[in-house]
Amino acid sequence: MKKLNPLNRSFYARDTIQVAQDLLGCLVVRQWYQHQLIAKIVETEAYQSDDQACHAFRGKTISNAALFGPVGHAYIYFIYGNYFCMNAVARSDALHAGGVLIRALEPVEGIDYMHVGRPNVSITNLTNGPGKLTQALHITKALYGTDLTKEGPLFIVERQEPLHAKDIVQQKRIGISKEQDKLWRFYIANNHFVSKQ
DNA sequence: GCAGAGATCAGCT
DNA sequence: GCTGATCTCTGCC
Repeated sequence: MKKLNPLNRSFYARDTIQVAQDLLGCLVVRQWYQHQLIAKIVETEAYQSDDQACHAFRGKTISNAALFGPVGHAYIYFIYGNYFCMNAVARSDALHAGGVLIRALEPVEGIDYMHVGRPNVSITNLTNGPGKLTQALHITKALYGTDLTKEGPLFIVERQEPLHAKDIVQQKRIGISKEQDKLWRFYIANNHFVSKQ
């Protein structure tokens, strides 16, 4: 495997929707108790501050402060009483807040340690949903605000192989009741680990 | 294989 | 009190 170079800050300082597409195929690296858990991003969604479905739409609060903070950091939130979801903060200068939700991953390395977080499931059910992948990678609020551009407990590295535009599918976002018409969900075509087709 | 409901809590109204 | 960027289990086909 090539060297794992973290994506730099300028990658995230661009239009949120563009970053959501460019994150497809990149690798999430989680350092967990001396182990390295690696998974490829296969599905994302874009959220930005002028969008009613975005947590930051109603303004800055304690819990969503990371969305307004420096780009390239992790915004992690707790939902439905049980689950965490992970975003990468990304936006151009024109926006006050924005982030890319990581919706699904393809397990690459350290799969045995992912099963520790999610026992008794098949590999295709390990990381094919936003709440599932945080369990498999042991992502909790303790990682809120983590800098994703530096090697540490959680970071994202560049693509190891090229991804062509024709392999990116654009669709409506999932699980929201507002702004349902926006086509801000992206996933890799024909990938087995996407949450839903 | 698919649809429906329950779990469970932080934050806002 | 209700809603939510979800998942799992149960019951039925």
